[in-house]
Amino acid sequence: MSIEIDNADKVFFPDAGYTKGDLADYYQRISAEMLRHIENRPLTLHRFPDGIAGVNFIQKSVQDHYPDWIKRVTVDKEDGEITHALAGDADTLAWLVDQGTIAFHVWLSRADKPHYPDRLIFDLDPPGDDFDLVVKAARCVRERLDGLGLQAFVMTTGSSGLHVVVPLDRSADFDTVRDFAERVAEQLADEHPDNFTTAHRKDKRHGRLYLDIRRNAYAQTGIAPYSLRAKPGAPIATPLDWDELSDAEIGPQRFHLGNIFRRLGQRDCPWAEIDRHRQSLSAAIRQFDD
DNA sequence: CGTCAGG
DNA sequence: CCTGACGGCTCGAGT
DNA sequence: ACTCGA
Ligand SMILES: [Mn+2]
Ligand SMILES: [Mn+2]
Repeated sequence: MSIEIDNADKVFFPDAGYTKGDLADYYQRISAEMLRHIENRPLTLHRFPDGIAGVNFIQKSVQDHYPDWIKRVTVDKEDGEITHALAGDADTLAWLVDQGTIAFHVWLSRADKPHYPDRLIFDLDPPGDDFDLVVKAARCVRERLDGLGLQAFVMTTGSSGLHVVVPLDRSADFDTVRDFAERVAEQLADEHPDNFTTAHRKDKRHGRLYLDIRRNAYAQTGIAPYSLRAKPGAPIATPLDWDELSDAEIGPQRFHLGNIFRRLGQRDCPWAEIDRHRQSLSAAIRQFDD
């Protein structure tokens, strides 16, 4: 099937001149790489029907006018149920782009086991735009996880920070995973009290980088790998190799619609093997308890 | 962007 | 007919 | 019970 894009020439990124058609082409072309990471995850859409300069809204529920070939899952919410669309195939992404979706946010679990995440995310949120501090934090998190026998991956978010991601084997529920992440984050904040904090409230961060582990919960989301962000220049959340953090050009918006395919033409996706490294936290948690 | 209630 | 509102939650932690 | 924050 091929999705027809209405108003394909409508400009969605006025600064860079990218149109809705350009976005549909991008997601079509990246879909094989992207879907590996997000297939069967419930979607939360960030929609901008008139581009990044227009009004926007977040959408979780499948609407009545969605075509029935878009896969969906009905999950529990606090008071009742909600039906989310699922990332299933390139046509789904294209159809949702036609509806004005720019950014795709995804659950940390998949539809067949929604209470058991297969990703743990350390979200590194700098004060302002201090990216050197983000890099320092990412390396600290990685080193600590490595000491606990866990392999971690890193990606730019396209916004201001990085995500450090641990693939999981879905043996632990969200509470278990979040408790573990919290202990790691608090230990690092204790060791670097001038640089890092776990304080949720902004007025207690005092210019420090926030080690945010609170997205590791049921029905919470993270920006999807290879999602565009609705920001000038069309930055893309891009999986990295760890050694790329040393590059002079590195930054949270290093990759974008204008250079992502040059990059992927030169190297494979650094996360190509991520799901072959799905890990249990059990040993790491035991090590912590000793 | 699509739908719907209200003017 | 046109205009405006709506689309989203959750979830946990802190106060 | 309400607010914060993503
Ligand atoms: Mn962040
Ligand atoms: Mn955050």
